[in-house]
Amino acid sequence: MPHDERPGAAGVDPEQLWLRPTEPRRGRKPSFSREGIVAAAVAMADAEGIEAVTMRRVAAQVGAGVMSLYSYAPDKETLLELMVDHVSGELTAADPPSGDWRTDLKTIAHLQRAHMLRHPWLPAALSTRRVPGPNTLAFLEHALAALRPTGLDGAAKLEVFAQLTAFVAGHVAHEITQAAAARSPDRGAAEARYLAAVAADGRHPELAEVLAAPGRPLTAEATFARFLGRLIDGLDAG
Amino acid sequence: MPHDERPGAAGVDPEQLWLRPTEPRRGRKPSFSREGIVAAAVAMADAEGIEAVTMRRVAAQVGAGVMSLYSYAPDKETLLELMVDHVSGELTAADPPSGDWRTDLKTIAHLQRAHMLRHPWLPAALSTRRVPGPNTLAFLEHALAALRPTGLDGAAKLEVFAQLTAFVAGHVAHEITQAAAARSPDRGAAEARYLAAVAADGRHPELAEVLAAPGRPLTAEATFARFLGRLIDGLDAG
DNA sequence: CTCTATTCTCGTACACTGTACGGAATAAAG
DNA sequence: CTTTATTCCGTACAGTGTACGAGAATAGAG
Repeated sequence: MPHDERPGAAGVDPEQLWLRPTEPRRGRKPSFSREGIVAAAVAMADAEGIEAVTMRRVAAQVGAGVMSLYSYAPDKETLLELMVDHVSGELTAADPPSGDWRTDLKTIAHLQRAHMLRHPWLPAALSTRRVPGPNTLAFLEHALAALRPTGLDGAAKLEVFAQLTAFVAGHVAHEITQAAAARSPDRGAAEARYLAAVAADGRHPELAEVLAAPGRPLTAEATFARFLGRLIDGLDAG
Repeated sequence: MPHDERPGAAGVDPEQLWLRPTEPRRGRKPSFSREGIVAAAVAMADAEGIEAVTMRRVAAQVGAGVMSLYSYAPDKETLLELMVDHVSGELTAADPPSGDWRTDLKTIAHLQRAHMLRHPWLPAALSTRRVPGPNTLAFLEHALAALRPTGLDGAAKLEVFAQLTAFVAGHVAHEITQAAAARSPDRGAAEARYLAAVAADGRHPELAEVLAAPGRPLTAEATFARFLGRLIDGLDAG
């Protein structure tokens, strides 16, 4: 599968990247696989965060020399795109649309949330992704099928899907930082003291009130479901 | 204003970062200012993208040695936090709430959208930010005031604000990549060919239909307003 | 078989990154 | 003055992505 890319202006040529299965009939056989390399990178990102993923470490994990990776992806940014599409493969095992697009969309969103919680580097990676790979497209196909009963036109369906994904990514990103803050008591306490100090300056009465009477805290799951419901139920209003 | 931080576990101590105005009464006087350094970094990020912002370049821009920056921010990640809060200062010049929380919220969202379009690195930066600085808190105060008529409790108001911000960030991120693709015709054409090829494989009928009949393309502004309306109008349903 | 074209592998090298260290410069306090 | 605190910044270092090119492996042509 390895194949060098053209030095195109900026970004990666999707045709070169995603199409063409196995062309080269001559020459040395590949010792590794794109699949294995990308899977190793994903495992590292899941376990240690995206910033722990370096070309050297991925190569070592796979048992390759560093520069060998460049036969499978033209640069690191492309490797990241491959990672995003790779994990999207987990999303394809979804039931066919039921016909009730509202519940189908909610199911899709819940799938995405679980997916992003499993791969916490995803929300940030999604905000700079370029071209959808095959797994991403398969999931998009699924979402479009679920949206068929709405009667929306093509552009509108794509927008709905993009917005839904962005919504989930935003929520999960928030959820992750909340969870991280809750896990380290020092951190949370320091932040609470800081906010209390700000609220005490008299120029933030609303903030002070919120801190004084925060209300009962809901689970992240419940909050997600509530906002999701509002977003989706609002979709046919306009 | 320069002050060294403690080597705390992870992240930055918000009390050390944001509080305390001018304490040091002894020692050499600062030749630069946090304000100026952060402003230079923001200008660079706006003009050349966030990845163009390096400590060396910022220092050169300001006329300082590289290591001098570390008297004003303990590390680069903190500098980024300072940048986020710095630009949030542009948001504070908003009218007081009108009492109609729906239109107030829409106004806020439109402010945020314009803000993020002006600083395209913001959406990505927001998904990993930690502690709100004074400007961010001022804007939050404004949003909380707008939400007062809803009668929601504190935690719910915070959630609404977080979700609204995430929504805008997601939309703008999408908008920016769309605009970038449209600006370079090679890129857009290659992507279109790629998608057409995928749609032609017969296993993506919904995608094929969308590509064949995309519907009339709306302006980004109109799409934003439409989704925003749906989101906000749905807020009192649940 | 040999020859040649093609492809993959990867050691070395380079420019560039964030930042630890420590000494020199400066300013106030004792 | 000396002492202490603070800022400035040159140097150095470990770590990054990746360009280059020499060598190894494979397939077809003769």
